[in-house]
Amino acid sequence: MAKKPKILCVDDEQDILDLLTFNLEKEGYEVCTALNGRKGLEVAKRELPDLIILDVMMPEMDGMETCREIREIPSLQHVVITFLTARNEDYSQIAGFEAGADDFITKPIRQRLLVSKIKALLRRSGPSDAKKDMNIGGIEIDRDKYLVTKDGVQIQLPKKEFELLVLLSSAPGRVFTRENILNSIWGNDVIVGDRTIDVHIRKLREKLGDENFKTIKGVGYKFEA
Amino acid sequence: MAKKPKILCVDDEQDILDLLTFNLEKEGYEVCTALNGRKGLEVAKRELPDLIILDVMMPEMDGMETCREIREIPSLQHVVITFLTARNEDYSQIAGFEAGADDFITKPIRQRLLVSKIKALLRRSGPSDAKKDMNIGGIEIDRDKYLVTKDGVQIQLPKKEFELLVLLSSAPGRVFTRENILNSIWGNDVIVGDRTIDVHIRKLREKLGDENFKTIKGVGYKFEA
DNA sequence: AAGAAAATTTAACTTTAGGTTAACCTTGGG
DNA sequence: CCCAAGGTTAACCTAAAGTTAAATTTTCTT
Repeated sequence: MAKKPKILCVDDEQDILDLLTFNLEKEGYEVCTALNGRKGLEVAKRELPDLIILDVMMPEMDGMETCREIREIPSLQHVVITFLTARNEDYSQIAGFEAGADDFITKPIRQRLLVSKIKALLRRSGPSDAKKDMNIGGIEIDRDKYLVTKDGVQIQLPKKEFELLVLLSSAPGRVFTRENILNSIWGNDVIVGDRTIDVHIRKLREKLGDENFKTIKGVGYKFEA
Repeated sequence: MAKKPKILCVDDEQDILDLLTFNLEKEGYEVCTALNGRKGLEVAKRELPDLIILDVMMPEMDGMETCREIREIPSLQHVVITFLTARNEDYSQIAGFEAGADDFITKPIRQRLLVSKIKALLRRSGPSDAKKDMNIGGIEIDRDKYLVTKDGVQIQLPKKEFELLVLLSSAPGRVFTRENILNSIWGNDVIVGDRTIDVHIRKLREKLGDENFKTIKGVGYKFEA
């Protein structure tokens, strides 16, 4: 079974967060929350969610602003973002799309609609980039075939190694912290020893060439050609 | 003579279904119907039609949603789908194409136009992939005759095994998850034990050669030469 | 409609790949 | 020259897949 999609909800009203969390978890999504834009940004960076629900009206840093900032962050460039707005403020939608939103959900929240919208958005975005094959410096990654080709030679990687490779190569050059990696591949809750990642990195280096996987001591790892 | 193309019509109004059925059968198509999206999905999985006509407006699960779900199913990835819409709702066409539609038919239905559109659509797509026989690494699959030939020797496979083979061979090299396989062959709702798939895979390996069916542990199976 | 045959699913058990850990080793920045 | 972060290795453990055979369901036959 595919990994649970992770959804980040950002709203200043705890009630709304509870409502969203309840409905989304019921559908089998992993949910995290934040009470304002700034915190939302932090959590987003750490958790790398698949979708973000942002309330437009928030103190301190509103949804629009948060959205713009999220779009600035390379690893979050392609996250699906939907705004939460009051039904009548549809004027804001124009600005919203400009800020980088993908969709809008109107309050009051109709639960069924919420869930089906989220499903549709994840489906639309998920498969679209899943199909795209990576090809960086002689290393070709075919996610459909679960296959890596290095200099024309096919290599069959075990699941975790493959997932790790896919993650790192999703943003070549970008450093992923251990926390990032753990959250993305294992999930928030699972706890594995610190050396586990190292071992997988080692295997990747062994199979795909040392030079492509760089260690940034005290920070994390990155993949590059 | 080539096999009759099969068309699935999904609409919540029996009148419309009757009209479609009458016109299409008159043209020599095999027609099946369903009264809502969910049932449509079921029938589609079972019948593997060549073309699906979906009403956009339906209770429970609308056309868009149904369409998206159909596109999720590997064995239906390339089915031609056309929507039925009221003439004026052309805004929905954008969403429709996004959901994976190939064409639109507007209500009220002009019978002549309907038939010629269907013909055109089937001509365009039908002959190309619908009944083309697979032939991968000495294994030939004739979906019409329900027959498999390995190295010139004909092998009679039982239904489930054949379906599994057809599914896996529909995209050689691509990994199908257990979920994929269950959804395509058994259906979302049916629950069968975990070992069932293994047993069928085993039979296929036994009959067609171990080397062609690869296990990706924790992910799924793939077929390759 | 009963019985046989075939196909499918389940259940119980074994095997194994691959994931994790633990213990120890290296290294580079302060 | 420390020592904490990371590297390496191999042993261990486990979830997932393989294997059988028996139970069940479906389909055919008479």
